[in-house]
Amino acid sequence: MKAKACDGYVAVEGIGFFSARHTFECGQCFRWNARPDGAYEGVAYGRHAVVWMQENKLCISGSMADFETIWRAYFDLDRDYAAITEKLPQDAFMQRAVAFGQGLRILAQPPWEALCSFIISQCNNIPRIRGIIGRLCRAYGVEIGNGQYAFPDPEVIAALQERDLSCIQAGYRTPYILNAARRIASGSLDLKALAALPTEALRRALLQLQGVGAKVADCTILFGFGRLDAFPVDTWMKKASAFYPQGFNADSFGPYAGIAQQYIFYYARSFGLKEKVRE
DNA sequence: AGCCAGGACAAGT
DNA sequence: ACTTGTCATGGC
Repeated sequence: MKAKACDGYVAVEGIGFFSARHTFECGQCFRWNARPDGAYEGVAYGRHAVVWMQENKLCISGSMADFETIWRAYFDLDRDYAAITEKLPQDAFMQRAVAFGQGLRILAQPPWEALCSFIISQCNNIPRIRGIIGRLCRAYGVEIGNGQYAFPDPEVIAALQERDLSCIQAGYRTPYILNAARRIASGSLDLKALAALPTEALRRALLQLQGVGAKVADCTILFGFGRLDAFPVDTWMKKASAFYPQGFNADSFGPYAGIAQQYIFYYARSFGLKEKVRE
């Protein structure tokens, strides 16, 4: 991995394959959008960025300081995804899924943003999830310029009432969001301390929250705490498991089951699995 | 128009 | 230990 400061952006090479499209559109995040010119634009950790590929290099707008403190970890650039995908089970379904989503990486999202986003995600579709989160950020996130908004801190949400959140149209999930924010703001749930726990203890702690079950907890663990062995199972994963005679679970995919899961989820959702996938 | 969506939860078998 | 109804809303 080699990063070079250019005029207003940082160019990165030597990270193996990287696909901005698959990374941003595989369903793990909800705040990045494709622009007409093919670049992606979004916000993370309170920073806005534009991301594009140029001569096989990953280009990220902003300073080298921002790259080092935020984007390098956010894009998981120090991990060898080519080596990891080679070690995943090589069954036919997995091979197709990896070929389809080649270059996707698991983003290191902030724990609170991941928790809140996946509370919203329950029994919901991705376009609408993006809409709700967008309205949440516009209404209560700090404006960081260019019409961009940071993800609101839990302390800000905690001070609100349910009616203050009616504008985001989150439906029955609103009290879950409020409750989680209040527990974090009050200190009764300490995300920094949770990050130091082993995965099982972390999972148990998250499951205490209202509106957080196994699926939301596992998404939070995977996308918000960087535990790449976490294995969220949603409706699409259940559909995909029908392609495995004995089904599958986290143990089927080893220490990077979360990455395997994301390939499978993305592939399954993209094709709907209504028809047999062609070679 | 109607089914479904990156579910959780309580209540009923 | 499984199945079912309910929750709020809109994408397709």
